Amino acid sequence: MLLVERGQEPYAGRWALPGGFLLPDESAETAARRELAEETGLADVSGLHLEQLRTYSEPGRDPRMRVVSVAFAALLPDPPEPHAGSDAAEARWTPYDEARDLAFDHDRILADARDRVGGRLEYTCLATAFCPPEFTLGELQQVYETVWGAPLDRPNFRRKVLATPGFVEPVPGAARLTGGRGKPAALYRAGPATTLHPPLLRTSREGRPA
Amino acid sequence: MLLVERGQEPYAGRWALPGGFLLPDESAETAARRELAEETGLADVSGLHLEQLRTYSEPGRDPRMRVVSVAFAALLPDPPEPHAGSDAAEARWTPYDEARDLAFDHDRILADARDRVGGRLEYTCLATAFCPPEFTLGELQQVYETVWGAPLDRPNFRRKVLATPGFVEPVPGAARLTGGRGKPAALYRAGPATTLHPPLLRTSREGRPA
DNA sequence: CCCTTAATAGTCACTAGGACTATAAAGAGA
DNA sequence: TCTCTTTATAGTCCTAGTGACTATTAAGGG
Repeated sequence: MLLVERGQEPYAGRWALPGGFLLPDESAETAARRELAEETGLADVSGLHLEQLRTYSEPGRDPRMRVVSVAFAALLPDPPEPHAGSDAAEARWTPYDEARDLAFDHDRILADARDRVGGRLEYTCLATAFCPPEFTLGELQQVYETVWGAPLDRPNFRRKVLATPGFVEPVPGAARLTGGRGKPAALYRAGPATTLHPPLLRTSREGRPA
Repeated sequence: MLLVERGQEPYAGRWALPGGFLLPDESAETAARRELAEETGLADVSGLHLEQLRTYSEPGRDPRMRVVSVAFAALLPDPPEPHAGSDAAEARWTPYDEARDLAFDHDRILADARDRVGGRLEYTCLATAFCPPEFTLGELQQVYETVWGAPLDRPNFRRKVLATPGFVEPVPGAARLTGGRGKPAALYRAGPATTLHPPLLRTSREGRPA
């Protein structure tokens, strides 16, 4: 999770999700992409998947004034070192489990985000957006295991992924990733499919329903 | 679909989704519920399921000024006759397929709504929100068939629904709905479950992906 | 008194997938 | 150099879920 340390009141010194205000002539999507580029320093964020989560509009969620926030999730593999924005003291990547006690209602937003992304991993090919352009099935599986917080059986995962047409396709030339510890893994890239049929379901879905 | 005929420019005379503006101290959910009560004349909308869909913020989507809309879907069985609001010439219920050429970007919003609700029928017990407090499995099946636009096999649907713990529970006293044409159907009510495991999947999902 | 309609019960076979074992191919360490 | 460990890959077995059926029951209509 990309978090920024707030430099000003309210919640000065507390960590928060990065964000900003809409400019007069941009959509929320455009603004989110702009803020993402600013915080990460990434030159090209145009190809990144940006997913609108939901809108938070409860009065009083910002003690200063009425603020309506449209939350987005962006998924980037191998993220670069972040750059703190203007009103932030610092910015850094934090594991999900350590991102606690955030400013405003950002704990709630973060939990919703994980929920949503975890759910979309089941029914869409979203997981490849977390991977570099060429990846091994082990890396893809780690995406699922990280977001879902549960281990998966490797042979079954492999069978399922390869049996889904268009999910992944092998890199031509029988390319393999060497340098690891075990047998070199074959390299794949994202296929043309966007949805998974049938879905790749978590066996036991604990946690927040509906 | 509850549509209102616009009485003023822009799009005067065109049908549109009902909506309104946030009051200074209410959340989008509260505002949506208030607008729903105004348009439908329903006294108690507190128990209705209201689902936030997404937020539309493209500049220029309203020619008058910058408007950001948070779209919600409410599901009501046996809806009452609507009452046109202040700025609407008329209000009426319209089948989904006849709700075309709406004002603003409301065609898009409506399509997104159907998509979202159709998807949630697969994984949640949302369908019971479309039914009266006591309903037959045939009525529940019609919800799925209407939203998905495809017929379902009745015995299989029945088996699936009854095999899902907490989805529906029989009304005590072996109550049945008589007065129909065939064999009287047993009455059920919504159970405590909110999610379906495993999901009730559409066999062929055509249409808009991801 | 049939005939139609709709609900309900049950069968059969196929498939996806969970659990598991076995093999292959690399690096690490003795 | 020869294990040993690690990881990828291949394959097996079995069961729950479900699509496609057929059969039966119980109402109303002509």
